[in-house]
Amino acid sequence: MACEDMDTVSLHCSDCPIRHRAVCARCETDELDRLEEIKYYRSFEAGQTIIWAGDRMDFVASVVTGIATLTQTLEDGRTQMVGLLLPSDFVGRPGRNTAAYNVTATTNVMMCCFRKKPFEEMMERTPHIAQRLLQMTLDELDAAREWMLLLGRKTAREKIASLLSIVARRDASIKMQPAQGSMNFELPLTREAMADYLGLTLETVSRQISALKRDGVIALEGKRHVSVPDMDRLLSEAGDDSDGGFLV
Amino acid sequence: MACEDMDTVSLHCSDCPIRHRAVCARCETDELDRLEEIKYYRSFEAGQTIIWAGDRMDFVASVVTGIATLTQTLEDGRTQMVGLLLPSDFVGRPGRNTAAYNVTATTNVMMCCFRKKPFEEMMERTPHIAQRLLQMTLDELDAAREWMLLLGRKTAREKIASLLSIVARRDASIKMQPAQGSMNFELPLTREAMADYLGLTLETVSRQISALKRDGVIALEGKRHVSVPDMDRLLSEAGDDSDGGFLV
DNA sequence: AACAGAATTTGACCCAAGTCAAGAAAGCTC
DNA sequence: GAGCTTTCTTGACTTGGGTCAAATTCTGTT
Repeated sequence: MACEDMDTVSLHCSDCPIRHRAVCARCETDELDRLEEIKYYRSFEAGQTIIWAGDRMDFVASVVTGIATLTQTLEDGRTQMVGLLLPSDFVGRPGRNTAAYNVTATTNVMMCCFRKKPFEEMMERTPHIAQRLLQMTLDELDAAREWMLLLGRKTAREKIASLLSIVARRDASIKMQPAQGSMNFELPLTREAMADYLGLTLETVSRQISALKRDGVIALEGKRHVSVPDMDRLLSEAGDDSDGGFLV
Repeated sequence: MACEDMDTVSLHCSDCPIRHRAVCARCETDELDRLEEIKYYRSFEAGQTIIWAGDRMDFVASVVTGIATLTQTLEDGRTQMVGLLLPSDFVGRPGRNTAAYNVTATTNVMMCCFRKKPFEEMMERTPHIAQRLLQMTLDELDAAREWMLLLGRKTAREKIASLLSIVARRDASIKMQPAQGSMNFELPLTREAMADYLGLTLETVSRQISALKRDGVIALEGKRHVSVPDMDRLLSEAGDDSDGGFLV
C-alpha cells in the first residue's frame, strides 16, 4: 500500500539538483507532471528577507541550495530563531495563507516553489502526499522539542556543543557519511545567528567557542571552518544521552 | 470536498464526554463504527507515569479528562516539559512505535485509546484523517515555536505572565467564552511543573508569582486559584504582540 | 484538633550569562 | 594594498535567576 522506503525515495524534479523530501515519487509517478506544471524558482541573496511574518503566502516551497532561517521577534527586538532550513527542507503550511514567521536567507538561497492552491488540490487527490507531509511535520515537531530542552535547560557551553554536533550531523548526512570519529565542516551561521538559535548573546557564543577551542574539543581554521578531533567528546559536552535522536 | 468547518466538527464517540479533535465526523460518518471497535479506555492517577520515553507504543489516544505532560530529561536529571496535554489533545505518533517522551499524569487522567495498527489502516482508507492530523500537528508545531521564543528570550516575569495567559485562554475556550476583561481560573500545575514548563526553578516561579500579585496584575485565592482583574495588563506583561496567535 | 508530609514562600548569597566598550581580524571595494 | 565595513574576540563590570536553607501554609489522616 504505502511505499516501502518513503524516507529515501522522494520526488525528483527533472531540473532540481535536489530531491524534494515532501513527496514520494515511487507511489505517485503519474502526479509528477502536474507538479512540474505548478512549480517555479526564486532566488534570494544572503541577508534578504524571503517572507515577512504576516505576509500572504500563496506558495509552498523546498530549499534547493543555501540556508534560510525562521525567526520570531518580540516588540523590543529580541529575536529567537525557531527553524533552520537546509537544502531539501520544506517551507510553508498547507491550509494557512499567512506566514507565521520571518524567513530570512543567511546565504544565497534558491527555492523551488509550488503554487499553494494547486499543491493543496494535489494533496487531496494523492493521500500519500499528506501522509508524507505529516511524517515530516512530526519530525520537525520532535526537532522543536529537542530544541526546547536545549533552550530551557542547557548551559551556554552545552548549547554550543549541541549546535556544533547538529550541524556536523546534517553535514555528514549530506555527504552520506557517518557522523563519528574526527570531522570537519563549515559553520553556515554568523555568531549572531548562532546566538539567536541558542537563546544567547553573540558575545557568549564567541566566548564559549573560544573555550571549546582552548580545551581542545574543537579546532578552528579561519572563523568558520570547524574541525572536531573526537565527535564522542563533543557529544558528551552537548549533554545528550548519546543515542542521537536529534535534528534540524 | 473537505468538510467546511473541520476545526469545530469532530468525531464524537458515543460514550466519550469530549469530542476528539483528531477526526472530522461530518465527512467520515461511515467510519465511526470502526473507530468504536478499536477503542478502549485507560485511567491514570495523579503523578503516575503514563508512558516512559523509549517504551513501545501500540496505541494512539485522546485525553478525555485531566491533564498530562510530555517531558524530556538530561542524564543529570534536569527536565524540560515539551508538551502540555489538556482534554481533547492527541497523544502518539502514527508511523513510529516507540515513545520519544515521558508522559505523566499531573491530575487523574482518563484517556481514550485507539489501537495503533487499525488506526493507521483507517488513516490510509480515509484521507481526511491524515489531513486533519496534519493540521493538528502543524498547530502543535506553531505552539512549540512560540514556546521556543518564550524559553530563549523572555524574562522570568514574562514567562510566568505568558503561562498564565495561555492557561487562561485554554480555560476560556473550554468554557466557550472570550479571554478578555477580568477572569478567574484554576492553575492545573504545581510550581515545579510550571518551572519545568518555563525553564526556571520552582523558587523563581514562586517569587515571580508573588511579584505579580504584589503589583496587582493577578490575585490569588489559595495557592491555585488565580483571578486576573485585567487580561490586557497580563498580556502586556507577557510581552506578546497582543494578537494572540498563541497556544497549548 | 493534632500530627505528618507535601507544596509553597521567603531570605541570603553566588555565579553564569548579559551589558557596555574597546580592539582585532576578515572581507570588501576602489 | 589602503581604507572601508562587517564580523568576531576579549575585557571589565553588572545582574537576573540559580542554589541552599529555613520558615510557612496547605492537605490530608487518624
